[in-house]
Amino acid sequence: MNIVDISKVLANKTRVNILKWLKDPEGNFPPHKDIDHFNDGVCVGYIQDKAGLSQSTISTYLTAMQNADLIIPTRHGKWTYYKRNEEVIAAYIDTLNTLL
Amino acid sequence: MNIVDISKVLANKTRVNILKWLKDPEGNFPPHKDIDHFNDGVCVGYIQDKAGLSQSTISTYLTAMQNADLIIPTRHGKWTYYKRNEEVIAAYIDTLNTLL
DNA sequence: AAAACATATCTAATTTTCTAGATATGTAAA
DNA sequence: TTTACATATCTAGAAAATTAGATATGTTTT
Repeated sequence: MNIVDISKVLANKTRVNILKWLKDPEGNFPPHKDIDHFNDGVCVGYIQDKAGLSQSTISTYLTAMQNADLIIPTRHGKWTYYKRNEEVIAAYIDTLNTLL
Repeated sequence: MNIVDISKVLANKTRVNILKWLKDPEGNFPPHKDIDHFNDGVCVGYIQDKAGLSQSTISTYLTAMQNADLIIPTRHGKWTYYKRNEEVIAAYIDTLNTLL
C-alpha cells in the first residue's frame, strides 16, 4: 500500500469518479447481459460509456488503478469486470489518518 | 476543499513528508532563532534543509500546498512560517471516508 | 541608503501524465 | 475457421509536473 501511488490515482477526477461509481454498481450502471449480479464489479465498456473517454484511456486508467491495488479485475468470457479493493482503500484512509 | 487538488499534493513523497514533519515541529526541526515556539509552524529554510531540495522548489511546493489550503503561512519579520491546516486535512480524510 | 538575508517568482529544461488512434490479444459466435 | 466483439497494449503528440538557476521582493541591519 503506497500513499504516493494511490494519491496519484486520486489526483484525477475521472479516476475518483470510477471509484465512487463502483461503490454502487446497481445505482450507477445498467445490468450486465451475461450475468445478473455485480459481485465482480462492472465491465470496462460500461465504465467507458459513463466516463465519456476513449476505450484506451479508460483501460489505461483501470490498469493504473489495478497496479495501485485499488481495484480487482475478474474475467468473465470476453468481458473484464472491475470491483473495488475495499481492504486497500480502507488501509489507505487509515494510514492517512495516523501518519498524516 | 478539493479532493483532486489535495491528492495532487499528496502525490509526491517530499510534500507528504513536509506534512508529516509539520505534525511534530519540536521533534523534527531545530528551535527558531527569533522566537521560542512553533505556534505558527516552521520557517521555509528549515523545511528546505530537511527536504534537501532547492530553495525555489521548496517554495513552489509550499505555495501549491497553501493553494490547496493544506498549510497556513504567517510572516514573522523576514521569515515565513508554515503550519498545517488541521481543519482542511481532517475534512479531506473525512470526505474520503464517506464519498470514496 | 546600502548591504545582507529569507522567501517568492520567473524562466527553462527534463520528465511525467493525459489522451486517443492504431494495433494486438483473447474469447465467443457464425 | 473466419468473423465479430471486448479489452489491452503500443505509439505519439499535447499538456502538466518537477526541479533548479537567476532574479525580484520584502525585511532587517549596518
